[in-house]
Amino acid sequence: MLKVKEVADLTGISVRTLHYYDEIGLLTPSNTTDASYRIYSDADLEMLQQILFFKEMGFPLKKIKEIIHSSDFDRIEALELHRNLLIEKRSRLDQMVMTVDKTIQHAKGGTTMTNKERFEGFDFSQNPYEQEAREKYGDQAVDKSKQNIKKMDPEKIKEETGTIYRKLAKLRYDAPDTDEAQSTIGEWYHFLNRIGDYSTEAFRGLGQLYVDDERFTKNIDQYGEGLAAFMKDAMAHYADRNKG
Amino acid sequence: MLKVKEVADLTGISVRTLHYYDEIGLLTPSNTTDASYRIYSDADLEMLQQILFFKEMGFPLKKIKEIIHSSDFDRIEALELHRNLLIEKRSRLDQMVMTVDKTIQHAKGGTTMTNKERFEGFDFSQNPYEQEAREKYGDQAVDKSKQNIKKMDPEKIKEETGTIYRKLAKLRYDAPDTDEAQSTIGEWYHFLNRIGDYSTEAFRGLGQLYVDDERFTKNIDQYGEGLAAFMKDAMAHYADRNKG
DNA sequence: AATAAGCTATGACGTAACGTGAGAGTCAAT
DNA sequence: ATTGACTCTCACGTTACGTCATAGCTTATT
Repeated sequence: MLKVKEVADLTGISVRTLHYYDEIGLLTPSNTTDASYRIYSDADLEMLQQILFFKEMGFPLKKIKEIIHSSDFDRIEALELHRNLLIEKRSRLDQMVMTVDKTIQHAKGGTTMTNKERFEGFDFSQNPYEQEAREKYGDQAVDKSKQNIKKMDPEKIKEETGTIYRKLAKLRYDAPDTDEAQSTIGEWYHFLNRIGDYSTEAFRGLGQLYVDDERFTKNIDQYGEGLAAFMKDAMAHYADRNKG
Repeated sequence: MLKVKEVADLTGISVRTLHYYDEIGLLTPSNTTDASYRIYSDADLEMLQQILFFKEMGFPLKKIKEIIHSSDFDRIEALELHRNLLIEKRSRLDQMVMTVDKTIQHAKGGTTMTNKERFEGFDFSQNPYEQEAREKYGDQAVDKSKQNIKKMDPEKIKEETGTIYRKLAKLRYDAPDTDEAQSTIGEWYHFLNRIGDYSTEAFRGLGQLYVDDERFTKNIDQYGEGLAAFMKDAMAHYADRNKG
């Protein structure tokens, strides 16, 4: 049973951090004294290890809290995930070493190097480890869609969606590969990419979903009978013509 | 020559980050258009690589700025430092893997584990890489002493120093190993450890310095002739009795 | 020339994760 | 009782952007 300084000394994090973690409900000590001193048990320390690990991997505290407090959380599984992620991070470091070596050679005049090569392994676009943890602890597709929706006013999304759907509904009796159909489906593609991140292949797959999942079909066909099927075809054509 | 989106796409950092880096003078693009668009050259990208690397290693931006803008900065040397630090980080990861493995075994009931062992390799007390970079780019001892002094009001330091010195001056004609002398020299020891980090051996060494360096002697003996010599002896006795 | 889409800029507020200091209480040794 | 180390809560500050608003710029198309 340890007090804050002892835990801080043991782990290297600050007393303030422990206070903060308690405050946000991330790590609440099992016990407190009559004087309100925080008393950390062995189990608390075990949990802290998990927290510090996820933190080391770049996870925001809010997300860490969700993970460790979920009913699905299993400590041994988490430890095994940690291990996998550590190995992965190590691979990343290997790649970074290679990039640095290449840069050194380039700097010494030995080789040429593209800008792309210069940043190999230095990919900061997103936390690469979160992907894997998400597969384990959350529904990635659901998370992603929720997040993307948030980026834009729901009213606006609905409005633009409706506009494009109505345009397409007028064209649905034509062939899906006419210029007009393709132009409008292109609008849909670009609109989606303003709120998300879709490759043309993902776009094609989404079109397929419109007909495979009856909730999509039902929703889309409100704008016109058969619209979902039409869009699926138009989207497939679009993807064919715009591979990228 | 790239504009902000191109650089952002290439590196995975945000346009906002590039703006911010420009704003704080960390990375200012070599050129701008008439419309004030930022134009990044190859050299700018090279510098950005350095920045992102130091950032990956956990350095605050302010420190990164100091490093790369110093007249001592040599890109090839920096790249070689990067490499060394990457290898070191990799070793840390190896250690973390071992700790996780050990924890897994413990969790499965196979072995016992101390709290200390639980956090092996998870040392977050300070950025371990900064130490090495500091040796290369800055005077660590000077930095440390400046930092420690800053933790306390100079007036307060002077006052407490004076108080303790006057106490000791009254005892200087006694033997340096009396209870009273040792108690007061203990105050001095504890006071020093509030503004710094001294082992008893360092304490002993400091006492020796009081007599070896005439500036110390002169300063201390203002409180009483022979005080420096007395303190040296008392400090040596203290160190002997309080090995730790 | 006008338009549209994508990109650019600056300004400014908000967020996450603490760091820091103040003031007061607690604990254990002397 | 005193002292030094530790504890608490409160609250403001810092760092490093994220986000949004507003307005201008660029390029391709009509």
